[in-house]
Amino acid sequence: MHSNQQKIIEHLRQSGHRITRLRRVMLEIFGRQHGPLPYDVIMKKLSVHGLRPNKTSVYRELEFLVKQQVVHVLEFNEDKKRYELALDEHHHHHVVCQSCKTIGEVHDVKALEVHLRKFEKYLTQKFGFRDIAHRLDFFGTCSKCLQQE
Amino acid sequence: MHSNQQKIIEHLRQSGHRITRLRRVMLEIFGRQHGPLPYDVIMKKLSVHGLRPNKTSVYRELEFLVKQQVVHVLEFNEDKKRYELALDEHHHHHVVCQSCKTIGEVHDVKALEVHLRKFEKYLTQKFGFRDIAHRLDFFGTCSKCLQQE
DNA sequence: CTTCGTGCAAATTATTTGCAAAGTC
DNA sequence: GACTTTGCAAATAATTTGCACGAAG
Repeated sequence: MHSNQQKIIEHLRQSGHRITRLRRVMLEIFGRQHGPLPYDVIMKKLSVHGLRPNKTSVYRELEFLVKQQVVHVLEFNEDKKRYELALDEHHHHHVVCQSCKTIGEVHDVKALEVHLRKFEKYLTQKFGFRDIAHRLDFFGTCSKCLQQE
Repeated sequence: MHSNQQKIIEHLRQSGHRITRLRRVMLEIFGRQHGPLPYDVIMKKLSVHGLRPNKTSVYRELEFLVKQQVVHVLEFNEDKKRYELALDEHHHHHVVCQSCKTIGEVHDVKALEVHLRKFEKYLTQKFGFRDIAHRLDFFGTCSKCLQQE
C-alpha cells in the first residue's frame, strides 16, 4: 500500500511530472483506502494534513490523476463524483445503502469475477471491444436504516 | 401504445396521480426507446411529439417517475443523468464505448445473473440488506473507434 | 372546486476556464 | 530558467426552487 504509492510517484516522475506537496498528499489520502471520496471530503482531509489548496487545484489534480489512470471516477446518483485508486489489486465492488448513503466495499467475489471475465472475453471476441473494464455495484437498504423505519 | 405503458398508467392512476399529456407522452417515449435518455434528448423527442414543455416540468416529471420507481437514473461519467424504464423485464446491462459514447445493451447473460442473485441473497442473509438491486456496466473501446485510431 | 401539475425567472451546485504568479526540477 | 502547477475570480452546465397560474378529477 505504501509501496504502491511509491510506485505511482515513481511512475509519474518518470513520465515527466512533478511531485508537488498537493500531489503527494492526495496520493497519500487515496492510499489509505478510505472508499471512494468526493471533492468535499478530499478537501477536508487535505486540510487535516495542513494543506489549504484552492478548489481549482484539487479539481485539476483529480483530473490529472484520472488522466494518468491512477484514479477512477465513480458516480452513485449523488450529484457529485467520487474518486478512488485505480490499482488492479484494489479491484472491488460497492454496496450502497440508498437511505444513509453508506458505501461498503466487497472484494474477491470469485464466482462473479470469473463470469465477468468470461463475458468480457466474449465482448472482445464477438464484437472487437477492447480495454474492457466493468463496474458492478449493489444498491439497497442496510439493516440499520431498516430498523429506524 | 404498449401494454406495459398501460399498466404503468393504471398503476399511477390508482395511486391517485393524474395522467397529463406530458406524463403520457414521456411514458410513451420511454416505452418505445431502447437505451437510457438524457434530459436534452427527451426534450427533443417531446418536441417531435408536438409538446414544448418548460424544462422545469420535464425535470419534475422525471423526478416524479423516479420516485414512483417507474424509471431509473443512470450515470456514465458524462456530467448528466440518463433515465430509462425500470421494469423488471427490461433488466439489462450496458456496454459503453468510452470513445464515441455509444451505449449498447446486453440482456440475459444467464450465468452472470445467477451469480449476481446468489450474491444478493448473501448480502441479505449475512448483513440484513434489503431491496437489493445491482448495476453492472462494461466500459471499453468499440471496434469502430479502434479502427479510427 | 380543490388538489396536482406547469411555466417562468432566478437560484443553487458541482465543476471548469483564463490568466498571472509561484513552485519544482 | 524552463516548464508545471497553483490561486483567484469569473464562467458554465445541469438541475432545482419559489411562487402564481392553469388543468385534471
